[in-house]
Amino acid sequence: MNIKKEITIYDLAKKLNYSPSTISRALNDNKSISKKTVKLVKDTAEEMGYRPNVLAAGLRNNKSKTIGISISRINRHFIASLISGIEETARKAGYNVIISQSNDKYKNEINNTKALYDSRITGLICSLSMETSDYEHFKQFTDKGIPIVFVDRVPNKFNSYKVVIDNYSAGYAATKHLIEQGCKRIAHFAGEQHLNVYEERKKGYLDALKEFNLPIEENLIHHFKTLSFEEGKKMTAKLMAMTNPPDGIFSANDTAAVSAIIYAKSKGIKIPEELAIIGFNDDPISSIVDPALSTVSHPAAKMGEISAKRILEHSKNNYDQSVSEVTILNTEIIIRDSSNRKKLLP
Amino acid sequence: MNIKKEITIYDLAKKLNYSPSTISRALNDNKSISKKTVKLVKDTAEEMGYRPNVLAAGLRNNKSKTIGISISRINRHFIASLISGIEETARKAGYNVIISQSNDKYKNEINNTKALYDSRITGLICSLSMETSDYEHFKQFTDKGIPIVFVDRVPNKFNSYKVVIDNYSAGYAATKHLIEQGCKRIAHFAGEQHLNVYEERKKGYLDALKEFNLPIEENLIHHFKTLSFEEGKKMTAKLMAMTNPPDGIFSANDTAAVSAIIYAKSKGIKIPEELAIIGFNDDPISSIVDPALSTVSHPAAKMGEISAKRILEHSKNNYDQSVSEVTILNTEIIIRDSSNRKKLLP
DNA sequence: TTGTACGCGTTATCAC
DNA sequence: GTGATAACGCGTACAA
Repeated sequence: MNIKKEITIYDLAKKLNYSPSTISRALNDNKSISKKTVKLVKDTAEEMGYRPNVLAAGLRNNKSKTIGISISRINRHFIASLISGIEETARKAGYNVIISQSNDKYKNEINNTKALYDSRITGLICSLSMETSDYEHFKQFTDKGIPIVFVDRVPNKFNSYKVVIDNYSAGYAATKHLIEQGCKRIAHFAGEQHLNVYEERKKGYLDALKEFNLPIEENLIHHFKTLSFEEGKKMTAKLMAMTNPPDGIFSANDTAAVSAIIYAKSKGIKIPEELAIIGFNDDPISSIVDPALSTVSHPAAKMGEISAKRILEHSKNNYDQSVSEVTILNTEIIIRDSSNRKKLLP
Repeated sequence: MNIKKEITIYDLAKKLNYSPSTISRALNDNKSISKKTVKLVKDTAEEMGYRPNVLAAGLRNNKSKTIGISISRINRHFIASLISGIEETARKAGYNVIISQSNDKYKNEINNTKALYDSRITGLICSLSMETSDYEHFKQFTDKGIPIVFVDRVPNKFNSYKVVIDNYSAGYAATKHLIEQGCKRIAHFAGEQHLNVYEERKKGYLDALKEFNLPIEENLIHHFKTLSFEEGKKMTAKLMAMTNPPDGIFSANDTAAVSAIIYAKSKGIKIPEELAIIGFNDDPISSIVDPALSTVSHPAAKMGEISAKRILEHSKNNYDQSVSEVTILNTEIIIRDSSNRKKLLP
């Protein structure tokens, strides 16, 4: 195994008869170095195949140019897009991105944040695990002045940056849409209520019903563990077997909504005439399923971009994070055939 | 901003009246330290809130416990699952994972691999960008004895680990399946031919036709730039407008295959009776589209797991990477309604 | 089993 | 505009 030696700033210094400090400064575009020297140093570095050792720089600065991510699982469309947005923004700024998956387990989230902390990340971007309801493990970052951006699934009480959508309004709008289509008995597939996103979507749903003087029926509201396809299918079967089944479903995610479409179709229930359905997220499956699923679209990549920028700005300006700065993004109701009764009229 | 000071092994040493080296050894489970001391040190570390500085350790060892990933885009189902598998395996072993997206641009891949190199990664896992046909930028790793695992989209000539599926056999099997359903004129949606995966899928297709004495018709074989939904739709329209249109399509990915289904449906073409379709990847949309898409399934997460293990083993055993070690995983043909003509028989 | 001493590559501080 | 020096936190060869 013939391993070549690394070129360091000392090698450059020797070669150019400069001191290592000058080389370092030149490579970092320090103003006190003449432009000529900077160019000379950079050219020589390129030529000699010099590669900076970010570990050494990180040790010296007690900070690596790295953004840490803690999310539930990568292979969900929303999350993948979010990460994509973070990565693109970070890389443009010369930052690396470390990812960690909690698989929605509180315990994993704790271990992962520890590992990220140990890597001396510049900042943390986190979307909470399903199980998380305690936030002690994030203190280690704020104690050291390391910024945290919570995205999408955020804690209620914790000083940090937050990047979210207006889940309440989206839930309200989705429900209102179904009402406008003539639905009188709208079921809701809700998620874990200690998570802001599901809690607020439900609130929006409830308030829309009230607003339009529709009764709130507890047996039409169901709290799901994971909002999975299987859960959705089972629940749809249960609902449609009622003596007085619902004529609309607002699901807190697309996976469960699609399962409802597929179950209903298999039973010959007409969508949207007998059952209008709207989901949440605008996953790729939503536009593929037949009839296509109405849904609420998230600007996922944009959220990632904003989150990364928060970290970069914070780091650049040495901000103090004593306040919560919340960014709220707009959502969009996308109306497709699963809820579009008006399209059917002459 | 009240920033607490970090605890180091020196603080532990002072507290316990040991030397820093003993602390270091104890924390790393060095055999020459008594179990009692190890326990004492670890307990005290825990108690005092000691956190290792991986940057310092990395600098010392000229290696950070990090696996670098270079892929096209995260928000594709196959890639997300792959990364998920890598991350899980790496984290269990105490390794971090840095991701980088090329967006299928050669230039980005070069920049990203540089950044990963600078982070002193333990190993690189890479799935080539669409544009990549030169592999110079990977030499920097092999020159330094850093292992590379190419996954899925791999170079033909480059000494490294490789983790792939048998694209040839899968292409052959998919085509054979269509033939067995009675297809006589099978079109192929092919990808960039300098990428092994698309080249081999096409070869399998061609050989299956030959094997069953079907003519190879160049006007039924089309090379796509990205195999996108739009490309697929356009091409399907073109094919179905022929005076003698195909009665089957083997698409090198699911996205294009699904677009074919949707286009055909919109034109009243019966699937699978008039047009049988099979895709590749088993994306989530495949089982949702109606009729459900037959496809070839990849063990994506498994591929990620194996890739990560290759890096970890290599690093553990100080292997010399002078040979190419190729792992070939099995695929599975999943037959759904888009190609299942036999199901329609009485 | 433990301690001493040094170096990994970089950058901040002070000096000129 | 440039140089000398120390320090970041850790691991290890060598010594005891």
